[in-house]
Amino acid sequence: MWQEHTTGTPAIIGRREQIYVHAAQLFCTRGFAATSMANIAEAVGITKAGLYHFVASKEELLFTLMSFSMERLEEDVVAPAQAIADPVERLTAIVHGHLQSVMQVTTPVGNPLTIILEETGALSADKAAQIKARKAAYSAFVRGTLDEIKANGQLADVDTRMATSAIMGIILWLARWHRPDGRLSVNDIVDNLAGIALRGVLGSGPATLERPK
Amino acid sequence: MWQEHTTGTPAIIGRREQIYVHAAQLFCTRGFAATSMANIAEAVGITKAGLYHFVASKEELLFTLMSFSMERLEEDVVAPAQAIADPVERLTAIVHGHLQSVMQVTTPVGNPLTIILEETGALSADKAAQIKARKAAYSAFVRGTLDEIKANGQLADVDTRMATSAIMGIILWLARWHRPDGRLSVNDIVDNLAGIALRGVLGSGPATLERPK
DNA sequence: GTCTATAAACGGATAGAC
DNA sequence: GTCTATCCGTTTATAGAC
Repeated sequence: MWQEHTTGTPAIIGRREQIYVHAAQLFCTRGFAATSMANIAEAVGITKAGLYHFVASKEELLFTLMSFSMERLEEDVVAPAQAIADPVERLTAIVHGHLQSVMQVTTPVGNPLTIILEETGALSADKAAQIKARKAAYSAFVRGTLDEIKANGQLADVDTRMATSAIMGIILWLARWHRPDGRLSVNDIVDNLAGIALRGVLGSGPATLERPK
Repeated sequence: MWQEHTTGTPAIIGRREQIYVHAAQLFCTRGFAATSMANIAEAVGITKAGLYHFVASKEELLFTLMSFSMERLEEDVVAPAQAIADPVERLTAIVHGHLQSVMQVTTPVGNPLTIILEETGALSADKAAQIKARKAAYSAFVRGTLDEIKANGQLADVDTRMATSAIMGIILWLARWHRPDGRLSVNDIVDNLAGIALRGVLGSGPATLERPK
C-alpha cells in the first residue's frame, strides 16, 4: 500500500493505493476535519466524484487507514515480540520494533499512519471503539511485559502504567517530528531513543532520584 | 483565566474567561477544525453572534489561547529554571516543573492548553511563526541544558536532540491521556515520569544497551 | 472509471434591533 | 451584551452522462 515501500522497479500502484497514500498524508498534515474530499481528489489527480467511486465516505476512508495502521503494528511489532520468553528481551524488541516501524515510513510530515491513529474522535462510536480496543490491547501487552520485569526485580521503582506511558510518549512524539532529511540515521535515532526509554524504566541498582524542593 | 484555579469563594468569572475555557476544552477534545463557533457559543450559553462580541475570529481565539499557554510555560517553568546554575539541577527543575504545569489543569480531556499548541497548522503564517519561535526557544533551552550536562560528562551516551525529544514526548503524552479521576496522585505521576526521563538521559556509569539482532 | 452538475447542510462572519 | 436573521462560501455526497 505504501509508496515508499516499493523499490527497484518503477512504482505501479493502483488508484486505491494512491488515494490511501495521499489521504493519509493530508489527514496527517492538516488533520482529518481540515482535509476535504476535494483536497484528496486534487492530490490524486481526479475529481471529487471520481474519488467516491473508490471510497464510500470520508469516515470509512479514515477507518480503513487506521485499521491498516493497527494491522502493521500488530503484525510487525507485537507478533514477533510475543515469541520472546524473557520479558526484558521482549520489551527491548517491542521498543526497537515500534521505533523502527515509525521510522520505516518517513514523509515530510512525520509518520502519517501513526499520527492519524489519534483521530478516533472523528469516527462513529462503534468504529472508534474498535480502534480503541486494539490500542488498549497493545498497551496491555507492553504493560504486561513490564509487570513481568517488575516481578523479576529488574524494573526501576516505577508504576508500570507510568512506564508504559513514558515509552509510548517517546515513540509517538518521534512520529510527529521526524523528517526524512534529518542529520541522524534511522539506526542512530532508534538506538538513542530506545536507549533512553529502556534505561529509564529498567532498574540499574537502587539509584533513586530526588525531587527538587 | 482558568476556572480550576479559583478556590474558596464561588467562581465569578466573566464571559471572556468562560469563552476561553470552553473553547480550549472543545478545541482539545474535537480539534480546532472540527469545533464550530456555534459549538463554543452553545457551551458558553450564548448565541454565535453574541460570541463575536468578544472575539474577532475563530483563528484569533486559538492564537490567544496558544499565546496564553506559552506564557504559562515561560513564566512558570522556564523563568524559575533559568535561575539555577547547575545544569543537572536545572534539568530536574524543568522536567518536574513542566510535568507539574501539565498536571495543574486536569480536565476530562487531558490538558487543553498543552494539546492545542499542536494546532499551529490552523494559524496564518505569521501567527504560526510566532508560536513556533517560542516553542523552539523552549526546546533550545532544554537542549542547551543537556549540552552543559554532556560537557560535564554527566549525560548518558546520547545525542542531546534525541534526549530533548524523549523528554518532550514523555511530558506531552501525559497531557493527552491524563484524567482527573485517576488512581495515582499528581505527585506520584510527576515523580514516576520525571524519574524515568532523568534516569533515561543521565549517565549512571558506562552501561550501554545492546540492540536486538 | 471519470466526468459535469447539483443537492442539502453547515461553516464563519456580519447587520441591525433591543 | 445579547438576540434574530441573513449572507455567502464550502462541505459531503449523489445523479446521471460518457
